[in-house]
Amino acid sequence: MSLRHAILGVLSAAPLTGYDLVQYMHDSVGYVWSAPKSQIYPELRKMEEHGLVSATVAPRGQHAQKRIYAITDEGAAEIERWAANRMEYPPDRDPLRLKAIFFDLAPFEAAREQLRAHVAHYTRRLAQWEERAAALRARRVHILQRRLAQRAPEEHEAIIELKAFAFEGNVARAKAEIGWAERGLELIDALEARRAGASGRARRERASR
Amino acid sequence: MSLRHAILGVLSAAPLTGYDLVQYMHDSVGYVWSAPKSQIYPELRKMEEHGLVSATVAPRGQHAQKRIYAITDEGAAEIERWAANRMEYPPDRDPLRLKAIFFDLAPFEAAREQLRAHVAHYTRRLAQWEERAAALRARRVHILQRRLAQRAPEEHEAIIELKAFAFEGNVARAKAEIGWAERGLELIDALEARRAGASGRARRERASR
DNA sequence: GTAGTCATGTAAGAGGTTACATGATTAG
DNA sequence: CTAATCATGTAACCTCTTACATGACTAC
Repeated sequence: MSLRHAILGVLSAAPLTGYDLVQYMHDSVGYVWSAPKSQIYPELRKMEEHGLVSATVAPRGQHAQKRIYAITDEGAAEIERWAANRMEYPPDRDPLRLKAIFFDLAPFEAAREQLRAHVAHYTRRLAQWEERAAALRARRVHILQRRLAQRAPEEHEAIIELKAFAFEGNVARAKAEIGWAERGLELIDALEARRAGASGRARRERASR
Repeated sequence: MSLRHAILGVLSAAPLTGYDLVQYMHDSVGYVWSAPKSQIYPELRKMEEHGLVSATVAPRGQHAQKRIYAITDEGAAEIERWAANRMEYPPDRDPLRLKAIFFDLAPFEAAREQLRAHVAHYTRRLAQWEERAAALRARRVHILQRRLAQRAPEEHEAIIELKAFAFEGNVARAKAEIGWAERGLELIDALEARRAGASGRARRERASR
């Protein structure tokens, strides 16, 4: 139930509309737990039924309305319980690594393309994650400001550093992925060079028999 | 549809029973794409319907039977097509990193425990993944031997090195995760020390007003 | 007026988890 | 004869994806 806890975590900083949550689950928290709106709106309704959040209907212009969700005491207790308890690790499931296991079923050039895309993908992610950590440290993040406003000043540094630290985990992973893919590109070059030599030799050997 | 391709990939080396596949999806290929038997048996039936694999019923002892699944030409074409095409990256979703974002909602000691568990988890995985890469290079892996038997000797080195390389991606990731968690433990020690100092100062300041 | 943003959903289907269920075979 | 392994599933439930659907508000 990570989506539920992601939402509770964000709402623990400030009350928000479903629409706001959709943005957060796409941009900021979404960098580590993404979810589409088709999941978020129904989940908020379920959480309301369970008493984890409470909705206030607020006007929007003349004719429209919006629902602002706030975390309840029960919701706050739940997110704290979740944060304090050890979490099971999900089974490993990485489609790109699976593909890498079967690179021998495709031409070298296809493997190269996938690895180049891997470098490109994680280079983009790396920039996003680094920017996020920097924005947190610079207190440029609106939701962080709202959270800090609720907490004692002595806690502020710890809150910021812990959140930035989380994104640095993704930064470290991105760097590991880029390094791996680059080593893969070198490996493929080496294998291709050796194969060209080997098949040349094999041809000559067959010819000389 | 990664499960389907994981199965096709394994069957491209040799025909196997559902039971065998269950082991592979738990032990070896399962290190990068795990699946329970409740998913594998029905999936094999669906793949059979779609003509990607064909089953042969073989006797087992006096009264029992087993179904041996072999990849068809259509299945082989499909796995090759999949291997050659670029793959979309799934959305980011990492429950532990999500939790790390909300470490500020729990006591320092709870965060420490989770990070120690993180080190322990990836240390175990690291050993498994390294062992797997070593076993492939030593040709100690049965399914690899069966695959090599179908391929030209000039290709053997490339097949082995590419498969070991895939697991080395997980090795690199595990090392990054361990390093991250260890830096987190140091960070928490530092924050706790500073907070102890800060809250002492805050108390003294309040008292002196 | 119109494009972009704000705002909230539904529905069908695919993929994955957990628990339940059964029985033959083989090695000791 | 008994425990471990071989062998194959079903069912209920939860999560996530993809596509569809609607309409008010705001800045230009």
